[in-house]
Amino acid sequence: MGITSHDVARLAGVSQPTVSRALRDDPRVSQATREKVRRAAQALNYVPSEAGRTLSTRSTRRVGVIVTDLTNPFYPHVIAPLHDELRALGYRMMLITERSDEAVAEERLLDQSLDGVVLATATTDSRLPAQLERRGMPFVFLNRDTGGPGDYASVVDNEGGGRLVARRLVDLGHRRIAGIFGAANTTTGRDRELGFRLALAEAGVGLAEDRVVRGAFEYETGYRALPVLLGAAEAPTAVFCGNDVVAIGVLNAALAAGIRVPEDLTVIGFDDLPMAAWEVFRLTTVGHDLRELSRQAARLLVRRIGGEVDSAGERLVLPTEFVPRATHARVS
Amino acid sequence: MGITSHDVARLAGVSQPTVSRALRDDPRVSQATREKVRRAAQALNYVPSEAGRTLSTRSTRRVGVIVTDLTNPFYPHVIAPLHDELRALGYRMMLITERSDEAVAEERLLDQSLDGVVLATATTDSRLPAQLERRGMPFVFLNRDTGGPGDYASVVDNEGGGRLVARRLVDLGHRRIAGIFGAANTTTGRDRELGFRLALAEAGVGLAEDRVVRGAFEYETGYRALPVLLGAAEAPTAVFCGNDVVAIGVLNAALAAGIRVPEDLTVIGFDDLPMAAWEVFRLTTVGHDLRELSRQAARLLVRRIGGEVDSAGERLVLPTEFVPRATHARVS
DNA sequence: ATGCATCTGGAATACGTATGCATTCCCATG
DNA sequence: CATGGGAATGCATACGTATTCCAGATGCAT
Repeated sequence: MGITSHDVARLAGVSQPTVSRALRDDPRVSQATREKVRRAAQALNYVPSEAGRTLSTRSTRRVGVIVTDLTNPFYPHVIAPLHDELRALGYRMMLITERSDEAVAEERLLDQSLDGVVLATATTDSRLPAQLERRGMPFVFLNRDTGGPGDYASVVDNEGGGRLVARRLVDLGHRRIAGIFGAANTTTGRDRELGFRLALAEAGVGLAEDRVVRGAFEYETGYRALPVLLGAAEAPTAVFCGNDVVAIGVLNAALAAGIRVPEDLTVIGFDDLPMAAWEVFRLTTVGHDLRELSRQAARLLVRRIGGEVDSAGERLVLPTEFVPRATHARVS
Repeated sequence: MGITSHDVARLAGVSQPTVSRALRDDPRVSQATREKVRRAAQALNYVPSEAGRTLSTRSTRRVGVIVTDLTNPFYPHVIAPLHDELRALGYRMMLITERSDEAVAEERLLDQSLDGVVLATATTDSRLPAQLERRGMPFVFLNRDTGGPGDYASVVDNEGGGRLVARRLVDLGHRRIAGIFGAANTTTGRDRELGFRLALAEAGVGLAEDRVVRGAFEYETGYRALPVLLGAAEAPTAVFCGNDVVAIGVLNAALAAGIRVPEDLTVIGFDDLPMAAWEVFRLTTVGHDLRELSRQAARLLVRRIGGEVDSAGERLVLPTEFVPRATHARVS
């Protein structure tokens, strides 16, 4: 069924190795033979077998991307540019969406079918990075990392972003402030909360524990958290959400509960997804360059695969900016 | 670096073929050796090389999924279940997002690195299916197909869905009706429009050409189309959108333009994405089982790879249902 | 004791490509 | 004219696994 380099060799009247060399532009093959081989390959519609090449070169030109939940609107916006950048660098992307089963993920990662891995949904307590390290599989963190010093990671200045929001809320006169943060075992959850808390503390504003919720970076988290926060003795006047998806959950819950945004409640997100700009939300949020985040991760991984990388780890941090829209207001 | 079956064989004191047999539960190896090999493999953390296996068996247990734009909210909802079902069937998923370059896609599809392909964004004028057919690469259409008789496809009853909407709009008293349909070179665009038109005609209601827009299944299509439709001599009282993403664009545009939904305008979508149920939209739409759509496609492809399939093509059609929410109303 | 079936495992090889090494040929140089 | 050297290509083999074929061992029946 498949055309092999032997078939091409036969047609071109040369040996199989010469076909391989000719098509790979090896300088040791003459111009005449090169073109003869090219024509034969063309005529047969020859495409080199990936498995043969892989076995011979021990490199697959394939990279795995691990994501837990693709239906979370955040990930497509990181996967799409990642795919494109990897492609430009000569690699293919293998999407792996595992919800939990680390053992399975591990096995699939270690069968030599990938040159490297992008971890997009790492948690600080995950054992996977150590496993990969031990087996010598190059990998980088994208968006989230473990916070360790030896990480190779492309991340956002989460702490700085949290600070931005805290200062803005204080400036707007908010004092009864709430937070719906991401899971504590993610650096995105942890560091955004950290920066937010630190900047609040610097301004002398407290964050009452009954105004703090933590949960997965999902719509449901925000949707369910708002009623809880509103049920407290004194309702908050502002809520900082771990990311845009959570904030959008809050906005929907507010609509359901008859809470006016921003008159009754200021809502702030994080990430500035395209969706945040939709007319129905006009979400005030913290922005950063998602495309560049992904591109950096791709380039870092490829450099690590090539071995051209600082052995002490390398963390690329993108800046954040406050993106004011229509869900924040001065406290009345 | 990598542990091979030879290493395991050495440690277990058997030959390499025996390792292969033992780990694959070949009945010709005794219980005792099987366990000896198992222990050795365990001790060395052996994972069979995918490339070696592929080269030997000429099957990759890998399937490609072709999608144009992952950031379109529709696709993650089809890709996620597809991934899971393929996984359950013992296949891995290779995501390929090509915007245009068919030649490239073709080459990447024919290097024997995939056992089959799912086409999720086919157009009726695409040459890719013919190429795949010619090279003997098994493939199935998901959601969209080419409409040809020999297709293997998992689709939705688009025509029926369009009819449902038309009848309901007529029942609600609408007479000035508009449509923002999908691209004419997609069966989803074409057949939904067809069913809609047919049922309108049966009810004796016309669809004026200046109330028809066609475009990609994207947010922007709906967002830009609404002002155009409203600019006509007589504004429509209802608009049927090619899918939910387009409808959401319309809802946002309506908000921006100060049009009240459903008081001033009825808006109907198609697909019933989770997002359609969000409080800010409460979109009335046409629902179908997206998970099952994907699962069927996966199973059909695997059957086709295995050769256990009707050679005349096979089209699995899922039913649709009207999902009433808050964006439709009786005409006033 | 011999023959035959059965069970178990090893030797050899195929899969398709890439590459180190050997070979051939030609030309230039002494 | 002989020799050295470089250019071009072929030969042999490696990569890791699966499979076909064959050999040895065992047990049972005759």
